[in-house]
Amino acid sequence: MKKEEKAKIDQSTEEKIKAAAYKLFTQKGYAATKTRDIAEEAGINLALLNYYFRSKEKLFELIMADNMKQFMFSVVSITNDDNTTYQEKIALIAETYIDMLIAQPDMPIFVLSEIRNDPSGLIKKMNFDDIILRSLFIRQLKSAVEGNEITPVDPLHIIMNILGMAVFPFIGSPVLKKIGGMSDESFNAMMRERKKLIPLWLHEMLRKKG
Amino acid sequence: MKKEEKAKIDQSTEEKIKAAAYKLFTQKGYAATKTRDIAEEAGINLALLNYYFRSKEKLFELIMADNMKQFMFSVVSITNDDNTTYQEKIALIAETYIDMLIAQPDMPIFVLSEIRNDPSGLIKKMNFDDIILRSLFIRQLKSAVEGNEITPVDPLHIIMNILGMAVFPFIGSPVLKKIGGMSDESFNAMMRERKKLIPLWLHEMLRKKG
DNA sequence: GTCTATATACGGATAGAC
DNA sequence: GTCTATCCGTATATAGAC
Repeated sequence: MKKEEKAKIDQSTEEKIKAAAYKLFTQKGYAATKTRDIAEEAGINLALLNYYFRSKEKLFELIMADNMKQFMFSVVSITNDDNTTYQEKIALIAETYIDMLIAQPDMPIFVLSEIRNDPSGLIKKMNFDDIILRSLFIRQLKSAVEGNEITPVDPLHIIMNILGMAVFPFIGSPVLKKIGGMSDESFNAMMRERKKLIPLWLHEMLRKKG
Repeated sequence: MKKEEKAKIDQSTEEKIKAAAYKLFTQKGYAATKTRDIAEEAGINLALLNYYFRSKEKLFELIMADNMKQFMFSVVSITNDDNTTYQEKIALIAETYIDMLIAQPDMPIFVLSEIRNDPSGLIKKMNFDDIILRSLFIRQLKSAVEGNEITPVDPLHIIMNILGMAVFPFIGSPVLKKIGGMSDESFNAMMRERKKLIPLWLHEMLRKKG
């Protein structure tokens, strides 16, 4: 028996359903995922899904919240760490995201494509503005600008660049793999390279010019 | 009567259906879009959809192909232009993409999230490798590396960076707007800023050090 | 070409036995 | 808690009148 199957048996039924739902929702999105598929993937009966979670939608909201939490808040501890400079924070954000996304490459496209339809107004409810824009990271960036250490730029541009360079390759991976003729493993190797490169690139971008 | 409505009337039925399908598929994805919604949006009868396009799937493939074409191939003419340097090409790619995405912000997440399930193996069929990696743009980049003009780097990293910086903000726009407390218009203004900034940033990244 | 009415299948959810 | 059988709404697609 494979390890994977054994692990599945060791889980409680509820956990098996959650794991299956996580996998399928994240891979295919809400509308394209059928409750029957989840049941089959979990190796359980369809009726049990409703027994444990009442409805497809309830189950989805649970999974979605989990994903959002990981995707958005894994960086909060980094951006507010008193013991690191903004440069170190940039490196840590890139590393953390890339490591996370190598393990769960479908997460960002899932989160961002489900968000676009604003199913239950999830984003509106959260206060990213406070969490990000008032973070120590942003304050450190601003004070570096004021102290004439780096070239003046809207911190939002920097955030877009870090996320764009770290997250976008995973969203576009099918196309990028095709372009580069890369296997999954060589793609991942390239992403690991980027953990080192992104901080360097950001450093060059922010460098005070002549 | 509004211009928009008049334009709708002036279109043939087939065009109305295609326009409605384009809008809804791109906004909500294949599985979440109902043929009834398309019919209603087009202001026609449901039966006509099948009369003209035989099935939801056929209609989808048509729209998808259109989107792919725009999303991927609008840059081909730029990347093979004999009369521009690689620096000018970078600027043109950023400008072209950002202009396109301001007009059609849902396009990339639609294309990339539908691609992920590899519905009919669309990407596998296209030869991006030839189109991109053998483009003049890439050859110009490589020869600049060999000529010791810029810092050595895999051209794929550069492609990821250009696309990441230009395209990702649109994919993440709901979250980014929330973070920055931006309206649609101020978001677009920021994207227009990026048309100028991205080439500058790329220039700094590629700059020969030490 | 365009409509109404309908066939057919599918997917979410529940009833009820064990 | 877990299963089988089934209900019922919804979605795609078509038949057939006009």
